[in-house]
Amino acid sequence: MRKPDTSGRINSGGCVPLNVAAKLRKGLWSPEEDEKLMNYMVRNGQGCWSDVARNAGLLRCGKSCRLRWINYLRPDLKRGAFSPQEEELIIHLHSILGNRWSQIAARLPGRTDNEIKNFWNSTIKKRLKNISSSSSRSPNTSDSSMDQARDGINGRLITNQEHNMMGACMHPSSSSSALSSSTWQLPNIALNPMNLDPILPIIDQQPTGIAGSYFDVQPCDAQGGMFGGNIDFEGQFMVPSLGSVNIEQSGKMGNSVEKSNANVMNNMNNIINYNQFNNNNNINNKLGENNVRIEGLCWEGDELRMAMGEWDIEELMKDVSSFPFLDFQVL
DNA sequence: AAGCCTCCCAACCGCAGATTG
DNA sequence: ACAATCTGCGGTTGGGAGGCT
Repeated sequence: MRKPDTSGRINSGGCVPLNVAAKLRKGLWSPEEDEKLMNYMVRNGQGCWSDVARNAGLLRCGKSCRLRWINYLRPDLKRGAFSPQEEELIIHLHSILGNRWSQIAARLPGRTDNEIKNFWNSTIKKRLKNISSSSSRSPNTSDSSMDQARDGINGRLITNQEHNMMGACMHPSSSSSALSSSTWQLPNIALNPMNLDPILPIIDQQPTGIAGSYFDVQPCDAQGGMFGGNIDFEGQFMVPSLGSVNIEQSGKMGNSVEKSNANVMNNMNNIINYNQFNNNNNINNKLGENNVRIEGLCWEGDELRMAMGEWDIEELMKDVSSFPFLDFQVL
């Protein structure tokens, strides 16, 4: 590990002016620094990181504070080893997203991009390399063999059609550790012409009043996380097979949302997730107990995007046969 | 016990895009 | 329009820990 650096060496990271940088500390954080940052964040919340560094009485640049908070001090971080389910999910998401660690991390609650990147580089990469070197002696098999594992299709990002055929996130059975490795195999992409259609709801109107940052509910924003977060929005949604859907309001902040998020995690099924709201787990839900929430990934050009929406479950079930999702089923 | 080696991971670095003045 | 600053990302580094000889 790095020793705390009190040498006064100028920070070449460019995060603060040089005359200030000369006084800044680098290297490992002391418990006292952690406490200062933690106290400040609890009291004031996240703001401008340069201000955080200054106002919390830390001789660190804002960038360093941000990193320490995100990777270590944040209260929602999960600690400890990765579970087999998480490991499989990482491998799967990496096959779709490549080294987009932040996007992968957004789909693993409580894990950071740095943590996942380290895990990948130290453990999974090695393991996949061993597997590929023991199973294939092809002259073309080098480190790029792992990139082929990455998406199964010669190192490029998969198309939307291919992606439609893949599970986008943690399988619903994963919470009961029933995830089999076959869950994530790339299916034969020629199978289902239905999936050539554009899929997933397109948010037609800018939602209002976004609370929290986990889901960025701008039109199908790729930065959105699959799990967790607080959402508070309303607006009109366009769904190819259902037409426009008016969303009155959904996702209040607080415990109710945390509970419903847990349901989202458990109910994921292939490309979509859904969460059936009810008055027990979401006391602020104005839509009533017969509504489902659907979230998923779609491709727009080369970009992986996220979409989300809510529908009346009866309406949805009436139309489920034509609903443009693969393997849609209500659990 | 001592030296060497490898692994792991916290933290840094540089860059690019976004934001601000 | 431009420069300065902020923010976030992915790649890389360095050193503690633990295993091996």
